[in-house]
Amino acid sequence: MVTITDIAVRCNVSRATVSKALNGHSDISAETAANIRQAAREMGYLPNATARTLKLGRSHNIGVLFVDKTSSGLGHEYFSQILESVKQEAEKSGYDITFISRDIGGLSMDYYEHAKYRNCDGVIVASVDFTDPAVIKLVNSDIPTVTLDYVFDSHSAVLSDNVGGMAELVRYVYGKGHRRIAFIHGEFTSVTQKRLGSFHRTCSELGLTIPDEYIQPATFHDPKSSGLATRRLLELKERPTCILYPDDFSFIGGMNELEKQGVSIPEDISVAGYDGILLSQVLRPRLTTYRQDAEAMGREAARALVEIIERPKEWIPRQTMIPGRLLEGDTVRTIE
Amino acid sequence: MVTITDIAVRCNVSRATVSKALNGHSDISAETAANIRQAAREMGYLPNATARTLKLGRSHNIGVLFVDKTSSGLGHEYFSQILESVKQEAEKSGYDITFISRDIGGLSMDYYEHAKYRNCDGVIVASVDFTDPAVIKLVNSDIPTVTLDYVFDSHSAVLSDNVGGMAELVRYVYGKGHRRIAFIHGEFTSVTQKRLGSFHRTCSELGLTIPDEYIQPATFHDPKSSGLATRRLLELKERPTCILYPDDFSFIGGMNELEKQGVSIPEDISVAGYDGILLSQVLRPRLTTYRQDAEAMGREAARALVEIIERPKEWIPRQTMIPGRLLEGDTVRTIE
DNA sequence: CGTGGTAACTTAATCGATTTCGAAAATTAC
DNA sequence: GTAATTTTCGAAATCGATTAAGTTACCACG
Repeated sequence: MVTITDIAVRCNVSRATVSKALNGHSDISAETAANIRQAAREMGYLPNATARTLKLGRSHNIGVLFVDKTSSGLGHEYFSQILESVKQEAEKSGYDITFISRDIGGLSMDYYEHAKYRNCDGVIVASVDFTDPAVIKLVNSDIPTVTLDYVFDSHSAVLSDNVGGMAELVRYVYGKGHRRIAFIHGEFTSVTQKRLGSFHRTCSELGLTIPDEYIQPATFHDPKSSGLATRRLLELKERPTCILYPDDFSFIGGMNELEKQGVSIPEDISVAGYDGILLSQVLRPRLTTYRQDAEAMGREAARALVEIIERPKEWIPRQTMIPGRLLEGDTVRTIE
Repeated sequence: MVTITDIAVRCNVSRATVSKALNGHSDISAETAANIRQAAREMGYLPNATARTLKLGRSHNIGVLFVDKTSSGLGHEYFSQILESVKQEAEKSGYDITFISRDIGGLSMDYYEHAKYRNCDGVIVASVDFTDPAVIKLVNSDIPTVTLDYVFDSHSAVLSDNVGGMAELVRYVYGKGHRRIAFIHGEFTSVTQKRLGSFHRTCSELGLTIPDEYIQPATFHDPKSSGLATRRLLELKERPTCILYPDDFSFIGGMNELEKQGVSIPEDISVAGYDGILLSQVLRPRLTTYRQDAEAMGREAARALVEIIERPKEWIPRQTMIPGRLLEGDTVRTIE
C-alpha cells in the first residue's frame, strides 16, 4: 500500500508536507502542492481511513441499528428502503454505514459499546424496541443518534406523518361515501398509537361514531393475524363498508379471507393499506394505500445525523416530519 | 474514553503489560493479569478497534457489495435475507459489516479502493453486474472475496442450486401430469442461463418437446413484464397447462393477467414461482415454488470468507452449492 | 560462587496520518 | 543594509494498541 511516507520520499519532502498538501493547507507553496498531488495520483495513493480515524477521533462511519426480528427488520420493504436511502445520503457526505449489533464475536457488548468500539460518529436507530434499555443507553450516550419513527426527549428524530396519513386516508374513504369504517391496527407501538389516535379523532371530526368492534388488533406485516381480524369483522351483524389494514403486506391476509368468503373487492367491501410498498401497486385491483416516503425518511435521517456530527454547536434537537402521499388505487369504491 | 494507558497508570504497570494481560499472553503472572482484567472491567474499558486495526492490519470488518438498482438489490427479499444472514454469521466470528460503494463523499473511488480505504478484511459480492470492470478488479485484487450466485475462476463462491432447483420443479410439474410447460425467464444473467439450461435438459430427459413460444423472456422482480409474457402465452393456439415464473414476486403480474382473462388458478392453468419468499406463502392459493435457502447462502458465504481471511494458507477456492427445497403449494393441479 | 536459565516486566518502535511549534529562507519595510 | 515579516517547510508528538527485544530479579545447578 502506498502511504504518505512513500510520497514524501519520492518528492523529497517530509510527511507533514505531504499531509498538508493533500489536505490543502495554505502553508504549502502551490508548486510543491501540485507536485505532491501529482505524485499521489501517479502512485495510486489512498488515504488510510483507519489511521485518520485514530488520529482525528472521527471515523466517517455511521452505525445503523436495525433489528430483524423475523418481520419488522430488513425483511420489511419500508425498512430496507430506508436503509438504502440512508446509505446513499450518507455516502454523499463521505460516510460509510456499519451495522451495530450486540455480541460481536464472543465479546458481548451492548449497542453503545459496539458503536464506541467501532468509533462510529453517530448512529441511526430504526425498527427496534425503543424501550430496550440498551437502546435507551445508546440514545442517551455521547454518541449522536437520530431515531426513526420514535421520539426521545431532546433528541433528533425523523418521523413519518402517521397522524396526517391516517387522517388523509380516513377523509378520503369518508369522501367516497363510507361511514362504517373499520381499522385493523398493528401491535402497540408508538406508530400504532398515533394512527389509532388519528383514526379516532378524524372520525369524530367527521361526525362518525365507530363501534368498538370496528377496531381490531393484529400484528404488523402478518397476513395471518390480519386475516383473522378480517374474519371477525365479517362476522359482525353490521359489517363495515371499508377496512383499513395495518400495512400493505398484512392486507394479503385480508384479501385471502375476503376471497374465501366470496366477498369481492371493491364491489362488496372496500379496503385500504398503509406503506405503499411495491406490492400494493402491482396487485389488481391496485390497492389504495398511504405511501410512506421511505426514501425521504432515510435521507433526512442521514442529513440530520451528519449535521449533528459536523456542527455540534449549532445543533438543536429537531423532529422532522415526513409527509406521505395517498396512492389512490381501485380498492375503495364510491358509495352513494 | 478509557484506554490501555489509563489502566496501566491505575495498575502501576506499563501499557505493554496491560495489553498482554488483556490478550492472555503467557509472560504475565496470573496475579497481575487478574488485577488488570479486574481494573479493566471496573473502568469500563473497551478496546479501540481502530487502533487495533492500524497496528495489526486486520480490521475485523467485512465489506458487502449489494447494488440496488431499483429492483434487484436490497429491495428483493432474497437479497435482504442473505444480507441479514451474512451479518449474523459474520458477527459470530467477530466481524462487522460495512457497505462498499463507489464515490464516497466526493472522493471517487472504485469498489476496490473503497474496500482498501476502509481496511476491509474481505468482501462479499452479490447482486451486482459481474461484468462490471470495477467488480472484476475487486475480485482479482489482494482482498479476499466471495461471490454469490456467480463464479470467477479460482475464487470462492456460494451458489444457489439453480440447476437442481429448476430440474426439481419441472419434474414435479411433470409428475402432476403436465406436458405443456411454459417458462418465463428473467434477464440474461448466469442465473437465468442455468435455469434455462436446466429447464431444457430436464424437459428433454423427460421426453418433452417444448415449443419455442413456451419460452418467454421477462425481467426479474417485475410483475409487469411477467404479465405481458403471460398474455403472450395465453394468446397461443395451444396454451401451456403450466407456467413457471422467474420469481415469486413476478408471478403477481401473471396472477393479475390470468385473473383479468378469467383464467383461474389452478383449475384452468397451473403456475409455479421461484424463491419461496414470504409472499408466496401467504397468497391463496398458496404458490408452489422452489425455495432458495437465502439464510444458508448468507451463512456459507460469511463462513467461507472468514476462512479465507483467517487461514489464507490452507485455503483453496471452493464453490459451495446450496440446495433449495420445493414448496408445494396449491397452484399446480393434477392432470389425469 | 559464578553461570545459565527463566519468569515477569518494561522500553521503544510501529502502524499511517495529522498538527503544533519552531526554524530557515525569502521578502518587504524603513 | 538591517530589522521585521511572511512564506514555506520540517521535527516531533500524538491517536491507542501491539510486540520484538531488552532488562531485571530470582532460582538452580555444578
